[in-house]
Amino acid sequence: MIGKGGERFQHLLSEYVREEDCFEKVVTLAGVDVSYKGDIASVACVAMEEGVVTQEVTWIGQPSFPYVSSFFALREFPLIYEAVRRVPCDLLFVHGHGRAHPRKFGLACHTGLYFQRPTVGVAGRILVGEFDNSYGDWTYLHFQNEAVGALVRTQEKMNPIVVSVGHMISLKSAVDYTRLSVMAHRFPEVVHLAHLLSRKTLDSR
DNA sequence: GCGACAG
DNA sequence: ATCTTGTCGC
Repeated sequence: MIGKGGERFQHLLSEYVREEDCFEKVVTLAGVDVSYKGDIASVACVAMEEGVVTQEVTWIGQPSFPYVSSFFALREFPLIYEAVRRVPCDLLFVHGHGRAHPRKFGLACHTGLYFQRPTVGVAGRILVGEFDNSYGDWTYLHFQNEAVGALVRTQEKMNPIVVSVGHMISLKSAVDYTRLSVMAHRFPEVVHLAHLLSRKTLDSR
């Protein structure tokens, strides 16, 4: 596995994550996702402005690290880096966790810190934390005596998604922008489209 | 020891 | 993530 060194590395870098809104206005949104087929990875980054797709970038590569829960960035960051670096945006949604992570340093934090951009992590399942089961549209996710994320019900009758700060944004804003960015699916539209595009790119090759 | 464990 | 058919619901 990775060992204590990897955990210390994440703990150390988590200190540099900023949880305040470090932006003026959000015009361009972007989302990244990855699909796999054997040892081939397909990355897609989609940008939107006012509900209209303005840029699509794809990248095919090979993961150089196995999937290990809580060390997801070691596997996916080198891959999403190639697509994200070509897509300028005001706010980036990453499919994975941000601060809602054992060492408060998930893939979204890793990505936000590297690019120094406002980043939000959106995941389909909880990695760490507890929450009050009775809530309306959303509720905070607590871990080690602090709110590290939020469960957001983006669609009725569907399981909530886990939203957390990646970098340069407050948790409340992360929740607000996530809800504003969801259209007809469980995840923010840019992430949903990136998922479809990465999948499509993989199938047609 | 046993179960959990982002994608 | 991926392997996979039908099926319930809007």
